[in-house]
Amino acid sequence: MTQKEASARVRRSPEQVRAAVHQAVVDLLSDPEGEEINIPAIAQRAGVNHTSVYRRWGSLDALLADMVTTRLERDSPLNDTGTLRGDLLAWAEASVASMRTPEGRALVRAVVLSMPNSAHAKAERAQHFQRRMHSIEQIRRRATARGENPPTLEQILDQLIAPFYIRVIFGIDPPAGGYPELLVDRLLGNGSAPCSGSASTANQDRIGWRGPAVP
Amino acid sequence: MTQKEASARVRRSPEQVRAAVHQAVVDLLSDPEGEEINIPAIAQRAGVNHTSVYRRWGSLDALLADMVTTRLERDSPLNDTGTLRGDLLAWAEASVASMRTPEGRALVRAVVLSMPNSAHAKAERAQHFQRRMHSIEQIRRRATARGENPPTLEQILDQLIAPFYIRVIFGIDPPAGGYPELLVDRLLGNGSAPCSGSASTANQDRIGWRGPAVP
DNA sequence: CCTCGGAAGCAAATATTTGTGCTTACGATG
DNA sequence: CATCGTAAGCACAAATATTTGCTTCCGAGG
Repeated sequence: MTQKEASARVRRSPEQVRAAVHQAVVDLLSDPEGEEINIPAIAQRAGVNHTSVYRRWGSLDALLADMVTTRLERDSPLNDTGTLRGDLLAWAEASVASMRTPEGRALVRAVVLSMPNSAHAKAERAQHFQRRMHSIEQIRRRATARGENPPTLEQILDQLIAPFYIRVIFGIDPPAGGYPELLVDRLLGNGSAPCSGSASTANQDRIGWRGPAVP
Repeated sequence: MTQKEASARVRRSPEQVRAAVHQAVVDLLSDPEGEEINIPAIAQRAGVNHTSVYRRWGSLDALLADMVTTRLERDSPLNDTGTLRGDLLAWAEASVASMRTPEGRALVRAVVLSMPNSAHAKAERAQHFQRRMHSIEQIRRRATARGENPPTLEQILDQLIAPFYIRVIFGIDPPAGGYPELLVDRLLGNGSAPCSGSASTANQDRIGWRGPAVP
C-alpha cells in the first residue's frame, strides 16, 4: 500500500465526465422524491468531483442548458417524410413517445426550468426558444419548398407544441388513442387549409381526417 | 429610552406577515435580474425575520404553493356572463390581461415552478391541477346546466389554457389583436368560425417577442 | 387580573453549497 | 522520449442557507 489510493483516483476523460454529469442530471430530474437538484448531488451521482462541475459549467443553469441542447440535438433525427402532415406527425409522435418516459419528461421540465426569467435575458430567451423550435422551422421550410402552405409558427406553437408542454408540466398523461393525429389534424384543418369544403365541426373528438395535400 | 430598540422590534400579526411574504415572493419573482429566489431573500424583502418564514412554511415550495393558491383564488371573480362563449372569453381575456403584467407572469411562472415533480406527489399534483382548473370546471358546469354542450376539459386544456402557459414560459407575447377570440372560436367551432375574420389576417409568420421581433 | 398557547423576533449553532490553490494524470506535439 | 497545456481530483476556505433554543408580545379563556 505504498501508493495508498492511487488507483482510487480514477481520471476520466472530459467527454466521459460530460456524459456522466449529463446522465446524472437526467436521473436526478426524473428519479427522486421531490428532492431539489443541485450541483453537489449531481456530482456525487455522476461519481465526479463537484469542483469539476463548478469549474466546467459554473452554474446549475448553464449545466441544465448544456444538457438540454445536447440531448435535444442528439434526439432529433428530423427525417423528411415527404409531406408536411407526415413531418408534423412524426414530430408529434416522437414527442409523445418521449413524454412517456421519465427521462423525456425530465428533459422538458429542464427546458422550462432553464428558461431564464430575467428581463435582461430577453435575447438569450429568444435564442433559446429559436433553438428549441429549430426542427419545427425546418419542417415549415421544407413544406414551403414543396409548395405546401404550412401553418404559421404561432399556430403550431399554440396547437401542437403547447399541448405537449402543458401536459408534462401538470403531469397529465396524453390521451391514449391517436393523440398526435388529433392534434395535427386539428392544426392542419383550421390552420393552413382554406376554409372551403370540409370546414365541418365534426372533428370534436374524432380522428382520421385526411390531410389536404397527401398524395 | 431604557428600552433601546423596543420600537425597532415591531411585531406584525400573522396575517400581516403572510401578506408581506406573499407580496415579497411576487416582487422577487417579477422584478429581479434573473436572481434566483430563496427564503432569506424573501424574508428580507418582506421585512420579516427569516426564521418566521422557515417555521411557518418550512420550504420554498410550500410557500410558493400557498402564495399561488391564495392569489389565484383572490383574483378569480368568476362572473357568469350567461353563455359558454362569454364565460370562456372572459376567462381568456382576464388571462391575457394578467399575462401582460409582470406580476401575472410571475404568478404563472410560480405555478409551474411549484408544480411538484416527484413521483410520490402524483396525488398532490393532481389536486393542485384541480384547484387551478376550478374556474374552468365551473364554466363547464354552468354551460351544461344551461343545456349547452361544452368542450371537454381536455379540449379546453389543449386549445385554451396551454397556449397561455406556453407563452408565459417562453416569454412570448400574445398576438396583438383578438387573441382570446381567436382561441375561443377555434375551440368552440374547431376552426370553422373565424375563417371570414381574423384567422389569417395580420399574423403571418411572426412570433411576438417582448420587444422588437427578431428580424 | 392572571395565565397560557401561539407565533414572531433575536442570536447562535449547524449544515450545505460554492469557490480556490495546488497536485496529478493524460494526451498532443516537437 | 521529454515537455507542456488542459482538465480532473483533493483539501480546505468562504459564503449561504437551514435549524434550534430562547425571549417577547399578543389575544383568548378562566
